[in-house]
Amino acid sequence: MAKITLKQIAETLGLSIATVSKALKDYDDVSPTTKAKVKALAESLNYKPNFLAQSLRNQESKTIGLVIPEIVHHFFASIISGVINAAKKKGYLVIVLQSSESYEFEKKQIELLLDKNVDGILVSLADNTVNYKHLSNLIESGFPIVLYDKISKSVHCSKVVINDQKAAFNATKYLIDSGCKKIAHVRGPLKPQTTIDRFIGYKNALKEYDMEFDKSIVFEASNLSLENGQDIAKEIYENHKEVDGVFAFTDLTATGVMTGLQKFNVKIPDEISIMGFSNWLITSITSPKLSTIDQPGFEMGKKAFKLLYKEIQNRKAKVEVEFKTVELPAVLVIRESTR
Amino acid sequence: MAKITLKQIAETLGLSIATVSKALKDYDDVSPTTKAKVKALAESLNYKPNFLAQSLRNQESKTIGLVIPEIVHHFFASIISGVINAAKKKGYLVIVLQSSESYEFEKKQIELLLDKNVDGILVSLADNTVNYKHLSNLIESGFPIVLYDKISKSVHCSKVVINDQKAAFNATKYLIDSGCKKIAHVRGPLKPQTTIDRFIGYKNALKEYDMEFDKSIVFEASNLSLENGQDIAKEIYENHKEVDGVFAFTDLTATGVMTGLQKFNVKIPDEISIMGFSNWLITSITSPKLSTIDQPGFEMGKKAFKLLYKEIQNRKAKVEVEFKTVELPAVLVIRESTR
DNA sequence: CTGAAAGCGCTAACAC
DNA sequence: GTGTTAGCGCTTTCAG
Repeated sequence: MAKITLKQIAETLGLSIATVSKALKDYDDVSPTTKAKVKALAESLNYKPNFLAQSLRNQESKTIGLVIPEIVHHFFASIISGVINAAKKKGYLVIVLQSSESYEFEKKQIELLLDKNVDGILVSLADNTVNYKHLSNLIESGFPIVLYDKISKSVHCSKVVINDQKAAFNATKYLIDSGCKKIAHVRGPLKPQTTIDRFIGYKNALKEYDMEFDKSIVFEASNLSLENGQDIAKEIYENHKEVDGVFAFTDLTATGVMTGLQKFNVKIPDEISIMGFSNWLITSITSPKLSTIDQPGFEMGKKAFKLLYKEIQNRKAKVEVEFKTVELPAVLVIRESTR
Repeated sequence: MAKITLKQIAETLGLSIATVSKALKDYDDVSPTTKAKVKALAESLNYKPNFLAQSLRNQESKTIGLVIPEIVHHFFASIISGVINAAKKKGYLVIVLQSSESYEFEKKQIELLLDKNVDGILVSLADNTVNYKHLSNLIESGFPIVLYDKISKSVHCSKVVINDQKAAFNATKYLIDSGCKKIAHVRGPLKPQTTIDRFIGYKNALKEYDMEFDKSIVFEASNLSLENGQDIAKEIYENHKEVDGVFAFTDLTATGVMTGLQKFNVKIPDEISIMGFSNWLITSITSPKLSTIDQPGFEMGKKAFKLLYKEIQNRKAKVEVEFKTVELPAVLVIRESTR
């Protein structure tokens, strides 16, 4: 287990360290015989280059950072998985850090990663991040950063997002097509772009189909809990009898609304259709099973890494990098909570 | 953003690199005046030591590896979160890798981590890992490894586990105490210790309360799906009418059994009590809400890191390391699916 | 109190 | 073809 170094190989073979190094890397200027000898010995000794030394020398660590708002979260966990998967294929390892939706943490985590000499960072903005200096400074200085999921239009870099607006549009359209006449929306907190986009998609669909937009049936979830959804259900049941469809910005809230309505003996989907968003595990456990929109987390993680990887390569090759934004399609998953 | 090095500070101050290095680390043999000067400049230049260089020099990377069977999994995600959290407090970063329950991957991931010079590794065994050479060799060579959750008794190192046996005992006991006369068990695949322990706990409780152990009502889940649970429900409903309680080794399966039984109009919990295991998010969404056992994933992650950290410290200080196994209590969470 | 020097392990330009 | 040398940035004896 004692680490084998080039030096040891060189010594036992009576060669110089440099030659050994070059032999191992198949440089043309090493004789085939020496190459063979060196490789054989390296193999038998199970030589592994010291990554730290290599990194120090090459100024690259083959490690990237991943800043994620919440780890214990189906969608984000899928992203982590996708990133790690894609990274592994290119010989990169990933350091995962959690911002807990806090701007302060986010900033600190990024610094930690920089201190560790990661080659690039993948970031999903914390909900309360409003200042983007910590990112734009980095990007301007030429450091590879890719934003995923929760992005900001004011940060100039590559991004990968789900087309929330379109997805929300389609979800609402589906409700309309299936006969809903009065569709309520439960939106998330004001800040994240995703929430805004889902709201816009909802509004656009109403407009497109000449349905009146009624502010009084747009509810804002104060937190991400089942109970909160149930409170909203109560509000709908008591004050908005005309509602026959609900599009909620996330599955848990949708589930809360559904179970809340069921307590009042409202029949789902016969009386009210419910549409969620995210396609979490819970959607197939509810009764009826929740119709929702699938967010391709794994794909997103993969794509985000690929963008970052390309940027790292380009930067290394001094090629002009151009930022691009990739939109991943989110597909409707129709189950039983919609007509 | 251009990286500041000791050299630059030394040059602008007309000092030697060595002195600057020492000043920054508060060595006693540097005059207070120089210290002050150096620190002031370092501060204003926002000097950050180069981690790679430090690591190479000090032979420690302040990074640990975490090998996890599945990332997209509530319990494991909590563990990741706990590990990262605890690690951060000690200035450690964590590289996450997924074994996907494959022995081959597990082995490879560990090698990758070693190549990256991590200071220690946290491992939860893949279900199909049967050979522990890759671990025991490492451990014998003095490399810090801590096993968590899915462990093996044949690997000699520190471990942190949930007392599955006791938890299962308590779960079964609860069913008995609440009046169940014939309790079925749905167990997991034969391999992982957790599955075995839960089964043993179930058996022990039966014995303790003088209830007959009946092999015909112990079912083995072939996979971790809702459908599989439902198939078992069918089997119970059709061939084991006397069953009035089910203890399943995991929540999803329990939910499957519950919804499966409900399809036959079996009243839960009046006719049959259902007890799950894990306390996933889904438990509070089912109807009735699932009684279960809470597995403290976050705590486990924290504890696992702490054990590893201590071992790293001890190894560095050449202190004799002694392995210990920490058992975390899992608590019963009684909801509505049990009487 | 300060600095020169060696070295962690590896790479690459340059000489031989 | 092979080896020498310098150096990535830092730490730590050991001289001065």
